[in-house]
Amino acid sequence: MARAGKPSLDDLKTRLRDADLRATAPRLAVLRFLYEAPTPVSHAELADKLAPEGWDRATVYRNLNDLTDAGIARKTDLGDHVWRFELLKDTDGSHTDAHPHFVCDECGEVSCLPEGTVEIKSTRNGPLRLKERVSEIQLKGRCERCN
Amino acid sequence: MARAGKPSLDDLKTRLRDADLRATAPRLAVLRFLYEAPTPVSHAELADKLAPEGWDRATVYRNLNDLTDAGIARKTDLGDHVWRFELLKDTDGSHTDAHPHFVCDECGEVSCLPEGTVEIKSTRNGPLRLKERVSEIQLKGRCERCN
DNA sequence: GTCTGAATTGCAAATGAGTCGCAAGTGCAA
DNA sequence: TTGCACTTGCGACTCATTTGCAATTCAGAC
Repeated sequence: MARAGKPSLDDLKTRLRDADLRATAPRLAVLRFLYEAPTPVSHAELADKLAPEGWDRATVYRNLNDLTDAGIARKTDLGDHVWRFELLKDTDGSHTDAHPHFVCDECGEVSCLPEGTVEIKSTRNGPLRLKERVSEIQLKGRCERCN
Repeated sequence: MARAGKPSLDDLKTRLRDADLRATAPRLAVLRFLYEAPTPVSHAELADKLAPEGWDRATVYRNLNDLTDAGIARKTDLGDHVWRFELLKDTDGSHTDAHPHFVCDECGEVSCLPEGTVEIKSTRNGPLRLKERVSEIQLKGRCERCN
């Protein structure tokens, strides 16, 4: 997904503080990683990349959950039984949101599809139509490579 | 989803044998349960219901996986990090397939949506269009009750 | 700039879903 | 009816995630 340039350290700190989270080193490392990831990232990937920098797995976990609770990131299971984390759109709209995800059954690759790729037919049951109640769309199948 | 009447014990046995699985008591119990479940069932739900009948958790698990491997059932993670199993359409078409699933973020309830509720816009990338590569569609959000 | 309380971290231990090994039991084809 | 491969039950085990807690580090107040 498009990205509005690499955020500065101050940008990251601000984003954390705005969410009432302290800007600690491991937290910043996690946040930076999420900013730079093109698709949702699993805890394992994150921990593996961050371990060399000396951050504890439990700390990475807690931070991921903190970011999720604070509404900065979102935690999903894309159908392969692995939690993945993805940054949510921030105030200046530089991050995307609401796009469908596609997970390959074969290789496990996760990709983001453009918004609008999937249309939900309105059904008139209940006060809110289905479309308005949906917060996330996930498709599974074979990616082009594995086709 | 619609069901073509309660299957007889012999129906169940036949379905297993056709798949080269022995018709053992716990296997039949699991299969019957899946037939009667209106939506995908988690292992825990199944084990809890079948435990009183004396079936072991591990056995239930293995059977669920056997049925999946045999193509009788399908195993999915609907986004909440819980494996759920669902019967696939059998030869006489009495079971459904290919319908989207909706999982409530709030209460965790899983429901099946009618086929056609979700439309995938064709994108012209690759030899097969996206639509043709998708095997499953999952929506998440608030169910009507939790709305 | 220093201080202080509260938020965080790191480590180790706990938890829990799901899996595996193996001896005993059972379905089914001959 | 019989033999054997398939299954079961049970306990042990794995591995991702969580938790407890003492030590450390932020960030606002002085």
